Amino acid sequence: MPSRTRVARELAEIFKLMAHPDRIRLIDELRSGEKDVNALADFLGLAACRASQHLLPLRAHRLDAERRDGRHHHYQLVQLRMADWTVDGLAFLEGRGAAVPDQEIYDARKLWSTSTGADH
Amino acid sequence: MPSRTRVARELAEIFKLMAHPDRIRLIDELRSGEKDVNALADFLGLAACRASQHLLPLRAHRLDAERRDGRHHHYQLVQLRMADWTVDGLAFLEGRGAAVPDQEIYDARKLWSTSTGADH
DNA sequence: TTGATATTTTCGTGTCCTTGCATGTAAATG
DNA sequence: CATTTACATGCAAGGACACGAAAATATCAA
Repeated sequence: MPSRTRVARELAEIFKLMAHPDRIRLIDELRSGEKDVNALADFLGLAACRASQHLLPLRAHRLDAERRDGRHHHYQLVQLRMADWTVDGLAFLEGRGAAVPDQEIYDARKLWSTSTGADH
Repeated sequence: MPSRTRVARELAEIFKLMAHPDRIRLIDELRSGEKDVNALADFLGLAACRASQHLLPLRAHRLDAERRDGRHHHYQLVQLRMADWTVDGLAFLEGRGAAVPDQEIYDARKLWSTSTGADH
């Protein structure tokens, strides 16, 4: 009896980590390889400390790994599958009435479905 | 530029809907076909009003559909893909250090990977 | 050592989510 | 028409999370 409940609870925590637009983009950006906090913050348009705060819960769940090189902290996705969920999510958005124009989903798909993000 | 941001924001909302253990089990239970609120509440071990409260946000996002039959409200998953995410999530849990014993994940997989839930 | 850069941590505040309870509504029953 | 059944909705308390700013830590450079 607990298996279903416990697993569901654990799964809910993972989904919660994906339930933030900045973290979604961050995870997706890490698809193309490791980046340091500054680069990520820059990409997200946030202060470095906010990027660090987003990375913390991911690290706590061992979803990304840190590599320190001098005063730079490089992060890398441990669970690539996680990034795939964003792509899968795009198909999901299309299957709905769509609160977002299909054009934008199409654009995002181009950016996300390949391993190397293009535009910035 | 907004495509990435807007889509990410929309996606975050979808993930947020999945980020609750009761809703995960609820969505997964609906995989086997439509159910009324009482049956769902019974399955979840919750009061009927709580089940209804969980169904509300899902309905708001057009992820499930209501069919009223007299005084019974039957719900049905519109987005089957959503339920698949729970199964995909199981593989995800296995790929981690695992806060949940593999045995429980294995048990849950048996229950979730087929369209018709077995044990209760 | 002093200073600048890179990153993390702490803290206060506001907001949203969950939960439990109580009330409201609609349909069926007698 | 009154009552019961089946759900939905509204409200208040508590907790979790996001955010911005400030302070702390660590590394490199002069």
